[in-house]
Order: sequence, then structure tokens, then C-alpha cells
Amino acid sequence: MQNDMPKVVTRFAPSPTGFLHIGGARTALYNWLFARHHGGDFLLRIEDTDKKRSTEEAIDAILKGMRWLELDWDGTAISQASRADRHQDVALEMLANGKAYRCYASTEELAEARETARAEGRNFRGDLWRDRDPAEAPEGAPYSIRIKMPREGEVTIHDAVQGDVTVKNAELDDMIILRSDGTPTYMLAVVVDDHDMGITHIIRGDDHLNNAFRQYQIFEAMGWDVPVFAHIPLIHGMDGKKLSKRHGALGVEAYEEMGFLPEAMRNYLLRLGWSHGDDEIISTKQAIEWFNLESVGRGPARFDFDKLDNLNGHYIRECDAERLLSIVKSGLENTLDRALERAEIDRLSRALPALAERAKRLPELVESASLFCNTRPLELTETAAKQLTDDVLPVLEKVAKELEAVTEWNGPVIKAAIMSFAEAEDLKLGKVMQPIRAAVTGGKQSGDLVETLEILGQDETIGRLRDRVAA
RNA sequence: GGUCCCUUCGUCUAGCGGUCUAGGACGUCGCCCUUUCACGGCGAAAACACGGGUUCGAGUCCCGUAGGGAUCACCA
Repeated sequence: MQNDMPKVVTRFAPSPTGFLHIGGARTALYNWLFARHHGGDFLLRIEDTDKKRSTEEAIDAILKGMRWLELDWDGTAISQASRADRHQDVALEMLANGKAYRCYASTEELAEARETARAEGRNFRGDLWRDRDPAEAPEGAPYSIRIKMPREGEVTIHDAVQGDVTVKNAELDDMIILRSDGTPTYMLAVVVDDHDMGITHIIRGDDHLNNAFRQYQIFEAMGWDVPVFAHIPLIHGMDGKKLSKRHGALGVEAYEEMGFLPEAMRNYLLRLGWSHGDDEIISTKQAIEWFNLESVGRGPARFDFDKLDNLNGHYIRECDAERLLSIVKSGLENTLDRALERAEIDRLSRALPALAERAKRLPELVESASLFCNTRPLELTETAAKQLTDDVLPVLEKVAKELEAVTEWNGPVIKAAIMSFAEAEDLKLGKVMQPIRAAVTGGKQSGDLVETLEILGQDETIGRLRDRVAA
């Protein structure tokens, strides 16, 4: 399909040296969105060229994170390391074409040259052997292969996010493309893979912006088409500093554990650095429809939990009942360490809509839902205990008796019973409601009291009331 | 240090020369709703880093300064 509009192909290429962190997740999201928007492919490539630092666990964590975020990739994930032979071939081809040369410099020599260059305020170019005769090399000495960078002129990259960026070729170093042990370096591997995989748009963190110019020369040397680059700004921590382990550079699974919904995460990440006018709540469907590179911001953004919480609350409220119930159910069974009873599940499904109104994070929801489980006698929160003074206990006792007399346990009847009781006792409604709430909920958040009692059932309600009186 | 990038309310951002006495969202603070907590509604405080240009006119274009960031490995 060689026409004016080749199919868009993007990729996410994490190195498996740790979990999928938040910045990587956003990069993946943008690549995914861009590909889906254009009906193209979104590929996944694991950059495991560095055997020493790559781990199987990290690969699993990254894949798991991607799945949790529901970012599906096309085809199977490619292992960069598995393509080492191909990378090597390209390096050799460049060597044969005079686009690269052998470098016999030792680590020590290199370090020294680097030191000198820096001391003189120059950029180190690693070109110790660029103009030397290979015949000078000691017999059988190990060598690496370096690219022969152009020294004249400059290159302008039309970055889809950063705009035109120009760098003089003289600034470029003759980087190593093939190590002395014959393994390819990252710089070579990315270019070869991006070309072979037919990547049309490289969307990645702007920590790679400088690399783009170096990689550009490999594309050129091989006579390959250069993909469109789009370098997106990095995400900073709440304090404005670079995101590091200390600053909350957590893996996505940590966000899952904290109780964020994947759709909230996607919406938040999308909005962190990309905009569509004043729109804040953006469904994934809309995101795919609207996503573009032009609207990606150029400044680094800070991560803000408050906003994520707010968004998460929104998506919890929007979450369909069945999914929410299953989330809460498993959360509850986990903390209770037992299976839920039929009656408890029934109560939950009735109570959940109101509870969901109040929650920002899933654990909160589970916590408030525990109210509807059989966990008598309840533990009181400090404020609840404070409200249940000795002088209100008699009131509770009387209310319990009153409610016991109710024959038809439903909202209106319960409410009527409480109201007439308050009237008979000459108490303000609040004076009755308040203690009941404290006794029945133990101080936990809940919605409408009457509704809560109704869902709880007559026996449980009275039981909880009596528990307090007895205590 | 060299090179490159960035700079609008506390935070995420809208803004693509005049409609900006700068808009939205989160957060904050009031008020309303109310049987708690939320949700919701209304309202308030809150920003164009600084200095020069260009222009009739600059948050918007150009140049400096300052600040922040990235990168300079036989790591990716």
C-alpha cells in the first residue's frame, strides 16, 4: 500500500528495568490514542538490549500495567534483544559503506578524552579513531563500531509537538552502534526496529529529543524514510522536581491498588499535557476521536492527586452497578476474610448507588459498604462515641422498641415511626436521627438514614441499636 | 560546562495580534441544599517570570535575562 496516506503505525518501547511508571503510561496512552484515531497499528516493543538490567518480572509488570489501563497493542510484543542479528547486520553494512568505522580506543582512553573535552567546554565526540588508520590497531585488539557523523551542516527536525528544532551536525558524536562484544547499542536498535516495524510516528518522552538527531543520521545512512517525531514533555512530581522513586514515580499497579479506575487514570493522563478546549471529562471514545499531536502541551506537567481523585469520583459514580458490586464484593471479602452472604450482597446492591456518590477511591467505597455487612457489634469512631452519651441511650432503647413494632419495614413507615416518636418525646428530629445514625453506622459515612435502615433490615437495625444500649 | 527544550491562577490548562478589565477544571474560602458525609447549585480570592523590541495594537511575534528541565555511557 504505497499511497499518499500510509497507514499510521506507532509503538510504545519501554525498557524492562522496572515497572510501568506514570510517564511511560502516558506515553503509551498517547501512542495508543494516536494509532486508534487514525485507524492504524499500535505496537509494543520491549527494549531489552541491556541483558544485565532487564528482568522478566519487569516485562510482566509492564504488560500487566498495559492491560490494566486497557491499552491493547496489535500483534505480539517484540523483544528487541531477539533481533540482535539483524542489528548487527545493519552495523556491518554501515561499516562496509563507509558510514561507520572501527574504534579501538580503550575505556580509559575514552574516559580521558571525554574529560578533556568537557574541561574545554566542548562536546565529546568519541572520534579517536575516526581518522586513524586501522592498521595502527594492535593485532587482534577488540573494537567497537562507531557511526561516522557528518561534520558540516545542520539538521532541522519538524517535531509534531516541539515544532522545528535545529541542531548543528558538528554537535553530534560518533556514537557506538555495535559494542566490542558484537551486541548492538540502543541507538542502533531503535532505528533498525522502528524502520523494520514500519513505524510512521515516534511519540516518546522529550528526554529523547536530543537522541532524535543522532538517530536521524542512522536513518539517513541507511537511506530509510525518517518517521515523524513527537516529543512529549515529561511529568514532574508534585514538588516540580523530576519524578523519581522518592517523588511518587509509582508503577501503575500502585494506582490500581490505591483504588483508581483505569478509565479515570486514562482521562487524567490524557488531560495532563493535552487539551481539547475546556473539556475535562473525556471518555475514551471521545479521546480517540479528538486526539491529535498539535494539542499536546510543551511544558512539563506536575502530577496532582486531588484532580485524579476528583476524576475518579466521577467515574465511580458513572460505573455500572454490576461492575461496582463485584469490585466492592471482592474488596469486602478480602478484608472480612470470608465469603459474603446472600443477604449482605442484596443489601449492597441496593446501597451501592448512594454510597458511590460519596467515594473518591475504591477502598473508601469498600469501607463504607462494610456498613451493610453483618459485623456486629460495630466499632465506633471517635465522633460516634462522643454522640452516644449516656443520656441518649434511653432514647435509643425507646426507638428500638418503637421500630420493633413496625410491621411493614419500608422507608415511609420507618420515617413515620421515627417522626411520631420524636413528636411524642418532644424531641427535635435531629436529636433522634443523630444518635440512631451513630449507633447504626458506628460513625461511618452513609447516605439517607431512613434508606440505610430500610436496606439494613429490621432485625439488624434493632440489633445495632440494642448493642449500644447494652454497652 | 556544551547542546537542546520549556515558562498563563497553588496545580492541569484555554488562548493560535484586537472579542483578555485573561476563560475552564481541580484545590482553597464563603453561602445554599441537608438527618451525618458527600453530590449538586451559587459566589469569591487567585496567573500572562522579567527587560527590551516589532506593531496603530502583544498573553499571543522577535531578541535578551532569569528560572526550570532534558541530554552529553561499549544504559535505554
